[in-house]
Amino acid sequence: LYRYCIILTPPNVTGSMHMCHAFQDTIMDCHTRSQRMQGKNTLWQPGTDHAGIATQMVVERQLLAKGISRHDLGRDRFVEAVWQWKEESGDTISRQMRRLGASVDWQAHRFTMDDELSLTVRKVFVSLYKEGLIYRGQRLVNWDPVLHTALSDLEVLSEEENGKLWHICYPRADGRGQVVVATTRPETLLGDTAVAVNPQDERYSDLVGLMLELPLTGRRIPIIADDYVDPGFGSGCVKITPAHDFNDYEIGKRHDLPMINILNPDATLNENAPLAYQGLDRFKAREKVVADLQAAGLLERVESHKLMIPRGDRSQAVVEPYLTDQWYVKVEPLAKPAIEAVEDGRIQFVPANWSRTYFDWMHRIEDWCISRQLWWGHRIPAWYDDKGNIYVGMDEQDARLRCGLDSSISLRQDEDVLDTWFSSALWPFSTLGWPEPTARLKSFYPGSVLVTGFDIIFFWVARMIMMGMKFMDDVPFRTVYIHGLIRDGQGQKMSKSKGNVLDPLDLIDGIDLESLVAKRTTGLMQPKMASAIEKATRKEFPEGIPAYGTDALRFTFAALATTGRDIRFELGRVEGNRNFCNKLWNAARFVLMQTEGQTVKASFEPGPIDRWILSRMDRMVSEVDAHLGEYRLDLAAQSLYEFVWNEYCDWYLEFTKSTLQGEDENAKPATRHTLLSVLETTLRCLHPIMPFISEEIWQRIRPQLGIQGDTIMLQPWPQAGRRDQSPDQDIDQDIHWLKEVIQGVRRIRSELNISPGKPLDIRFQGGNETDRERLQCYQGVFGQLVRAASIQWVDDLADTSQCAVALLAELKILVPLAGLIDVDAELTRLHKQLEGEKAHVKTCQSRLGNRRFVENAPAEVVEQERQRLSEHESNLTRLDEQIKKLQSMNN
RNA sequence: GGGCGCGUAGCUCAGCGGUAGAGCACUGUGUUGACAUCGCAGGGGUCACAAGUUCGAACCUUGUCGUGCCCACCA
Repeated sequence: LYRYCIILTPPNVTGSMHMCHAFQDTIMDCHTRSQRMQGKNTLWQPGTDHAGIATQMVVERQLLAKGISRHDLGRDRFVEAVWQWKEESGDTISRQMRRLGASVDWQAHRFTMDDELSLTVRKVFVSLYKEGLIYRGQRLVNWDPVLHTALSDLEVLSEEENGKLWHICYPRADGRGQVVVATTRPETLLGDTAVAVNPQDERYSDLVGLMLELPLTGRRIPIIADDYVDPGFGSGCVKITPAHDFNDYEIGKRHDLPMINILNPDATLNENAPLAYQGLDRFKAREKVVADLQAAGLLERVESHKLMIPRGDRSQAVVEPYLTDQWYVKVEPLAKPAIEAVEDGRIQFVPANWSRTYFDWMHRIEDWCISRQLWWGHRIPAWYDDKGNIYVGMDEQDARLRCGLDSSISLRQDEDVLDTWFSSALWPFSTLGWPEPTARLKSFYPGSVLVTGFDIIFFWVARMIMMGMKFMDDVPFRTVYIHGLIRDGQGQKMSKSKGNVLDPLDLIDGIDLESLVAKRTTGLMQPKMASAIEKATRKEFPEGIPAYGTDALRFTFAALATTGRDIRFELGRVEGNRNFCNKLWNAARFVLMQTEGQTVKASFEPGPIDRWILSRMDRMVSEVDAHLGEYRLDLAAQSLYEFVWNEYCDWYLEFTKSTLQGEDENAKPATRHTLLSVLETTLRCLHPIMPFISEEIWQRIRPQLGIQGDTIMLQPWPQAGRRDQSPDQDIDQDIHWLKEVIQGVRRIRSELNISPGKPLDIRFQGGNETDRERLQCYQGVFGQLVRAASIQWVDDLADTSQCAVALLAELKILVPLAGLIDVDAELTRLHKQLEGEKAHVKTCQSRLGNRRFVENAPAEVVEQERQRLSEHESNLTRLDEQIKKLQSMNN
């Protein structure tokens, strides 16, 4: 595969960048950049979404501030106003993405209402209509009485709220008693057309078929039997309101009941309600119904009751099930291939668990209501004649043509627009020029990976898969990478109303406290929250937010991109990574100081220390590569961080100082070259995560290495295992030894409180041939890093009672401190170590003493354990010896 | 009611079958020509609990407790 494509989740034109965008963009950019460096033809497809309801609400609110409603303007002028607003502020988020370093293909930018994309939408609509996969139907929909539009199931969010359960008496028409029904919505009583009981319920079996007096209405309704009714709940009798409840609607259809719609579009009661209630808001009507029932003695009792209240996700208004004509997509035929694509692995979810969520939903999927009673969006390409016949086409002319209508018949277009997600579902191919067979379409469909949050798996991912399978006959992407949501440090969702929003750009550029407070407290829906928000903000950010820079922010996002769990975002992480950026920068400064104007030899025999860092780097490169391939940016970032800081800076740079400040002129050019080339390779590895700093440093070191090319962005991605030398196991062990020896001396210094500046005499005792060879090889470096005044081997009989000691297997590292040694301090130190060794020996012994362990565990594990034991035993013996010597001194 | 997660160092999180890890915070110390946004050294964890599988469990199984999210028509 030589091509790589990621589609950007198109942000709303209304939007500005929030943390989730920045997080997501970082992930996508990392992959795009690394794939680009791997030589692939990459496309990261950007764009924005017209976001029907959200955008319309924003503009309406602005007009309202000027005292104008959209109805004052009329449809055409209102839509014009939205376009104008879009032109003015629609590219905010694109500008912010540039600041983040997002390497999208800006020339390919699309907007879901571009002419080209609108054409795609109509084409798909017409095509699905022709196939019978789009139809117009009257049924119950979720109706938002504030926005006056239908909503899809997904746009309705239910939450548990405290309500009441009213028990109401319905008298029998024959005057022989009554039944009691329980309801959470007494006002719907006015639209009841039956009462249902369970057919198995013996209490009521005699009553089925009888009529009841429906209170307050003068109507009579039957008692019917239906399995839906749970005899155990309440009285076992359910009032049935087919026009205002989804279950009742189904029952109504089963029993052929009349459907009485008692509501207007704004949820006031209409002419089908008794006169006394007409025009009342539904909640006012509820109060009146209850009061009237009570007055009539028909209210048996009221109890408090928790129930799920459905609200529109935009307006927060309580949604009504409402009987209207709407357009629907018949999804079952579309869902089947979309399910199969995931089942057979053509699409993979990462992490894989999410496929289950996907399947659960896809298997229960219901027809998708796609019409919205809005003005902003893709207007539905359907026309009606005076008799209400429907004509669908690309435009009015096309519709006439298809149906053979001449111009004498007047048509009017459907007033509604399509659900925003309808056009979003086409995004993977609409942006590439479909239905034209463009080169872009051929190259970049299917996309490689979709990076998104789990919150829009249903809204978007599933629908893209369905539409992709339908119109491209292929999956829209091969991998769906689901990331977690960014939350604040306390785990709260970031929201304007909570006042805990962080703006990614404020983390990049910094912001002072007053500006931050102002930003968080202006434009609140609930202005009274302002003081609490201000207080919390001042407490959390007493100094405001410092400028961390883009790369630090990106690195933080990468490091936080673990497997799918939600992310608590803490400034401490950004600060730590800002320091990492700084560390890298300073390391580069060191390298430049050592190499500028100096001989740098490209062809050389690297010394052992150079070979060591090359070997470690090789390992890092292969780790980063593997982790990127598994979408584990967190692990990739960690490998880079550890290599740069803990190996390259902490050890390698320190090692080279000995060579570079030493006498051996011949060794210097090679070391300089290694310094540069390791830095250069590391920069290429870092570049996808930290594009700015890596580029900046790379430009400065490029000349010394004689590298061709204008930018690190297009340099080859580092390959592990490419260099001639095999993995340098021996060198790794050498340097491990060297570090241990150095740390042994440092520990003595630190624990005995010896000034870091004081040169020390170092003595080695015991040890084996390898120890001697190693010391000979690394004596210079060792001496430099521990500040040795002298280094000598002493024989086994030498008096070491005046020495502090560090142990490394058979080797004793001694620091003679004649007369200065604080014997008590040293004894304490040694006893502490002794206890540690004892514990280790005990663990090892008990393990090896277990016959079943020795018999069953793999040989290498047992062998490893034996070695461990002998090492600890040896340490134990030597520590014991040294303690005895010191104690004898003390006496 | 179903589904998916999570409970590991003070905090935020990796690790997911072979001696408990990172960052931040903490302690001691240090301006040795890359870096005090730093160096060096150090403290800190019966890996929620219980039982099981295994030579061996933070890791696998089962259960319990706590916690978060998603889906669902109980009036």
